[in-house]
Amino acid sequence: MFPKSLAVSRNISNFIRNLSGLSRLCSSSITIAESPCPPSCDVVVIADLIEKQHWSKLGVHVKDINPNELFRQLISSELDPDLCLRYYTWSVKNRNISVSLELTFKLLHSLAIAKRYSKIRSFLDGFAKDDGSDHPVHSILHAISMCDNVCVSSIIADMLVLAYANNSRFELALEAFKRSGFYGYKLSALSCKPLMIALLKQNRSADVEYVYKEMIRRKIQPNLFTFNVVINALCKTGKMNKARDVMEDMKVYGCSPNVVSYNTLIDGYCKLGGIGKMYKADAVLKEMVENKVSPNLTTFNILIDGFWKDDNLPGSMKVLKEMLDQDVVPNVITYNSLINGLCSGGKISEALGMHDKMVSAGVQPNLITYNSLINGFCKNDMLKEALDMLESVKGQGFVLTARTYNMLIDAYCKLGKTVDGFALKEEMEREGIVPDIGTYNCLIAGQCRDGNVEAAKKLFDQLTSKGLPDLVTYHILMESYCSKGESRKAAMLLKEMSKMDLKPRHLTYNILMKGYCREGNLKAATNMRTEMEKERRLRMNVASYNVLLQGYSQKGKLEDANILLNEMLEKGLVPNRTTYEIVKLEMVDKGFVPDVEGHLFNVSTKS
DNA sequence: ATAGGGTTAG
Repeated sequence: MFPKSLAVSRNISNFIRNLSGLSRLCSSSITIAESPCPPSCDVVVIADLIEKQHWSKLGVHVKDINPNELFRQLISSELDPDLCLRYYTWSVKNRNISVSLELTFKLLHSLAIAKRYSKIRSFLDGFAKDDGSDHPVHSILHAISMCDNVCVSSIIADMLVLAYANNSRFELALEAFKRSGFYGYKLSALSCKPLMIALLKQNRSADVEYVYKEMIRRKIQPNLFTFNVVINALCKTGKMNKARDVMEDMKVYGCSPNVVSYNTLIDGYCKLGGIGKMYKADAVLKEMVENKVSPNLTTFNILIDGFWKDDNLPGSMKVLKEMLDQDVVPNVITYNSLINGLCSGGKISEALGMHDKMVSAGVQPNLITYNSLINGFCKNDMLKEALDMLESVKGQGFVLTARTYNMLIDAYCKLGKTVDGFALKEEMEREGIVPDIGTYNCLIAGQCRDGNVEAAKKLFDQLTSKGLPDLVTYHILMESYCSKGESRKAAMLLKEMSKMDLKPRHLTYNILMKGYCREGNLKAATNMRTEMEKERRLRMNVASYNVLLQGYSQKGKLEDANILLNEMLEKGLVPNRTTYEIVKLEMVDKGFVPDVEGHLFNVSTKS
């Protein structure tokens, strides 16, 4: 206890030495308020009261002193910054004062000099949380810059970025990061990491890349984590070459790529479009093995999923064999992926076999496993089996969701048994499962297929009052109107959907353009194109060109079609099989050879 | 810091 009281008395004597300002303040308040000034011994008591946390007594002693001025004096004195902070917290809470940013950060600076970092951290944490008295980031950085010790300012700016990122205020974190650069503050990878992770989660890959480049420019050494986050951001946006460059950068900075780095890269290739992507994914696998990094469960799962989605089920099976050979144990993700692959390839009995295999391997199937199997049955004309499985899943005590029922309702509707679809919807409601928009979409699509657009529209209108319809609902109805030669009615829905705050997509406009083309109304179709292009985010894509191309060539306007074709190629758009078929069927077969024939044929024969 | 999955429109 002795050393502690010694520290207290030292605090207080420092404090008294700096009191001249405060007594001046007090004497001036005498002349105005004509109330007795607290004698300086009272002020010694103030410091003592803060130290001892006798707040109610303190309240009495300082009630005639301007709290902001007292705070200013406390900061300027050499009083222990911890005590200043205590006074600050108390007076903000109990005396409702608002301290200027400049003074606040002066306090944080003295805390930083005293190395009270955790105190600063929790202070800034509260600061970042507080959305009532938000200060603009530029003002905060200005306040930070009032201290001439750049190191101390850097530390505080760094903690500010971290505090914002930890409190989900990513916009502010990014702004603080940017502005710190203008002031030349050196931040740490510790704060950059949560910022980058947050930006990645919001799919803001370009911003992740920006932060990374800034780190390099500002000579902030990235660590393995931050490198992997950047690689992930680049892979997600298909910038595989840039991702590989970052892998090379890592080595320069003395970091070796680990399993996560390689897995991320492999996944990037798997999710890339185009030919030969799995070949590249496989090459990365070989590369990682060469670099003595062993593939793990995640690696194999990524590859299994990648192969069957690339229409290469045997590839998936080979990976399965490979992982078993290496004694890597498949988990529920592995089996679900395989079951999905088998079902999508129509191999239902093999999928069931895989289910048995997982059970005997001691891996518990989950609801997704069963939904995949039910979906497999539904899509392969095995409704009876699907219904049986539904019952068995119910019997196992799984809590079903609307999704399970939606697949079955859709199967009924596609068999032309829309009535049974509605009956199943009622059954699910009796079981306490609320139909979602997917349920209604299946039913509405069913009614449309039955040629009963009126009934579909009626159901749609009921949903509209509840704000339920989504983009898919609108697309189903639009398609239906268009196929009946009522494209104008479909176009009316376009206006309605914007009122419902739904943003049209390429597909939306393509449906409408296709409708008008089918009616031979090329002018209306072209107007639709103009409408679409008014929205800057929607440029003509290959599908849009295909629609118009088909419209023009079917009307025998082959020159116009050719102009369109050239336009699309000039934009660097790659024609697909549909493009090829239209050109072949409508143009080449009718004796018209497009200018771009050679190019077109070269590209399309590959896919 | 990396992997998965189910419905409806195309």
